[in-house]
Amino acid sequence: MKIQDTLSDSEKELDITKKVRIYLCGVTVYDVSHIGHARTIIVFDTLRRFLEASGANVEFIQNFTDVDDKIIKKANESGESAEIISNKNIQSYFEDFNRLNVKAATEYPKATEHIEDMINLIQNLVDKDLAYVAKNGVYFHVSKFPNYGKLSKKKISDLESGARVEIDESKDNPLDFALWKFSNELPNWNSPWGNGKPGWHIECSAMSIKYLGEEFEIHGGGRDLIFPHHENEIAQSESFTQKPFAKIWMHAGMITINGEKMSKSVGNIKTVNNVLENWGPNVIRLFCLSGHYSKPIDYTENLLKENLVKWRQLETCYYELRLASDSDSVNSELNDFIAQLTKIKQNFDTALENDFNTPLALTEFFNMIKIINGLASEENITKPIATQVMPILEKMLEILGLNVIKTTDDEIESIFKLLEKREELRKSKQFDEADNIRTQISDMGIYLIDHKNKTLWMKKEKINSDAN
RNA sequence: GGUGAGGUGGCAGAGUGGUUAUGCGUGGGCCUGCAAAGCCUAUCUAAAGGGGUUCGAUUCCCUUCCUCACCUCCA
Repeated sequence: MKIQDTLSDSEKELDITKKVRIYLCGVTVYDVSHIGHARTIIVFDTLRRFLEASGANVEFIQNFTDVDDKIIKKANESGESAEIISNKNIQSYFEDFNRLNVKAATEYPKATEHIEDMINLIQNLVDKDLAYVAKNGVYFHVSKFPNYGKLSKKKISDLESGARVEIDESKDNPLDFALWKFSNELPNWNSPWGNGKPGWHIECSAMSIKYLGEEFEIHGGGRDLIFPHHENEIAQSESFTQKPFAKIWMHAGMITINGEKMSKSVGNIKTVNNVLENWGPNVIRLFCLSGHYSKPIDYTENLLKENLVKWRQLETCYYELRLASDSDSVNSELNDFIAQLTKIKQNFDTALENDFNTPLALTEFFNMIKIINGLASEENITKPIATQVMPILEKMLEILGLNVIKTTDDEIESIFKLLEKREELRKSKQFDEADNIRTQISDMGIYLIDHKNKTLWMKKEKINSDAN
């Protein structure tokens, strides 16, 4: 497949017959995750699912930054240790993202568990005279790295003239960034240069190299990490290995609210937990994939609602196939129909292979749903059709990470009894009684669709924001 | 100020040098005991403004305007 690479500003071919190693910059665990984090993580989770469905062997590493000034500040305010705060947020991370049906990464390395690796890396840079020890810490010599700024397309001279660079007299150059910061405050670690803690960027260099090797296929994260985080990672890593670092730099766009980036500091965040409560995991996944990954998505109730409607259509489709009539009669147009759906699946794959165009892929996907539901409304979904179509649909659901609510055998049994009773009542035109049963069934989370000759039942996901 | 990405119909959102995706919404109809879902049909006749290249531009080039992001922690 082809993926747009931020570094070369061009589409790069990804060979899926070889191992695909992905490093995703995860979250800093100073607080719970918001929907902006979820967008990036869902994009990469879906990419990973697509690659695996295409036969690739994927190794997926996602870090937790658990040493950070905001965590320390919280620790000082609350009296709890930084470690406890980090662990709490890591726990809620897993609660949130398990609910979002995000597959587990191969490893979730934590910064605090890789201090030695970072120190080794820094030592190497100091030995090469690419880093130096100053009053407040160990810094990287930006001027000694050729093409510093190549990822973010920034020039050192432009950065220097920018008024926003913090001036620290002890540094050789204001742009030099910290590899190690001296500190006696907890948490801190011993190092050859003095007690302290690592700079932010060094963890990702150390951990990506440790788990994936000196060169790997994809390094991902949000667009806001391009500078300085990923820029600095490149400088450190390539200075250390003397090799090109990641082959493809892939960046996800921001979630905005009223066109403004969602972030804790602006104070316009929607937490994952909160949005899950209102909309559930499937609608959120569809929402996050409804725009191209590289572009921003504006968070609005309307857009969520739109995806809720689509989700309901999908649930209907799934149950129509599952409860296909037992008739073995083979529709003469069966082959044409299957060919049509197979073509759609191909278009779906092609869209994803072309820089992971999820909005286009979803268009194809819902095109398929529409066709199946159309056939279903005419009661033309027979077992032979369902048997062939269901695997295609399930494969797409797996790639998209969507989960239709399933029913238990017990539920099915009691539903059948109630349905039979309702059918009798309807036939004898005792509609009030029949409607009572429908209500009773809907209390079980089961919804009915009366076709001409049969009643479709389906278990719908309970979604609080659903008006019904 | 610098750098980058954009500005597509009521909204969302792709592709494309010429046959003007798709979805949502909205109107009407069909189906239904009712409902829901679905179907049919219609609707909006879209490309920020101005130049240019071209037989022809939403798509290429220039320019103006606007928006967002990054330049500080950030997914």
